[in-house]
Amino acid sequence: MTDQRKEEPEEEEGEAERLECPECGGTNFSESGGDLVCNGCGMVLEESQIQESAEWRAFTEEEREKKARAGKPLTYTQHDMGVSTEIGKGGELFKVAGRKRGQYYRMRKWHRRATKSKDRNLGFALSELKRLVSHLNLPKSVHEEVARLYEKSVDKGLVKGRRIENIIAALIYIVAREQGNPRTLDELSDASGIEKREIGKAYRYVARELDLRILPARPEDYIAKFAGDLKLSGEVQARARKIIEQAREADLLSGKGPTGVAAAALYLATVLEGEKVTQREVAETVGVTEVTIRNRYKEFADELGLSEEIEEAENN
DNA sequence: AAGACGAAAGTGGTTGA
DNA sequence: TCAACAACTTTCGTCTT
Repeated sequence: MTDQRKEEPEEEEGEAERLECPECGGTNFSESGGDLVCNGCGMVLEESQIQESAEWRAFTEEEREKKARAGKPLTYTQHDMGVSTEIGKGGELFKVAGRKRGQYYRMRKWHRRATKSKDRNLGFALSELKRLVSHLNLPKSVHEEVARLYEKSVDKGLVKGRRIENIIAALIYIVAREQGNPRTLDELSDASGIEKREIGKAYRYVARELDLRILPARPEDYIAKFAGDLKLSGEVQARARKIIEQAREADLLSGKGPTGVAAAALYLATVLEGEKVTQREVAETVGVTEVTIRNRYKEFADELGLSEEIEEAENN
């Protein structure tokens, strides 16, 4: 699971890897979900460092020739993966007489119909998917995976009798979480205009039918995004992560809502690091109430023995 | 006046008989 | 299917800065 990449010697000099944060000039970064986060100021540098160009490299024309495939790279975000099929009608067909000929004709018609209706379905679904993915700022990998799962769902007949949008929203919810870039039901609901409970229903249905394991979201995965929204420093983020980790070790997290945990950890971290945000602001951007933040905050402070440090920090 | 605090009652979802 | 349950919310009065 750890970095297998970066094994290959980078012969090309300079210019690679020398990243500088445009906000604070720092050169220290950490990764979170698909995001690169500056340790200095907490600025989110790249929404997603998923490579969008071809996945191979070629240094000579000859090599390029060899590595290139026929046609475009396969992608699930185009409903037919860029390859379409059609049963031919000209040429050959005329040589097939009688019964066979009728058979071919029916096959062609059936195939055309089947693909037409799937086309329409997928066309609509994928444009909705595209809209939501960009609205929610999700990386391309989520886009691809949802498209793949959606096509699978269509093939399994899961979508029949259900709203396409709901299935798409549910898949995004699942995949985004799985890839460490979770979005809350609230956010999905906002972006899609679908009731939370509807998305939830579709989500459970689809997870069951497709046999997707559904782990609860991890509070850490929310930190980078919410900290970014609140313009909090990298120190605060790091501190918040540490708090969450300690809380987990102390078994304070089981059964607790991950967003509430993230919110409280973030707020507690700002107190300790002397950055000012109100509970109200944190509550608003995270989507929990101040009361929940206070409850978690108190548990963390008490159980992790942070009380004196808090007092200390408050006197500065 | 704004923020933090916490009590009390209400809500929706999960779990186990 | 129902009731019990924990987490979370809503609401609101009080204290602190």
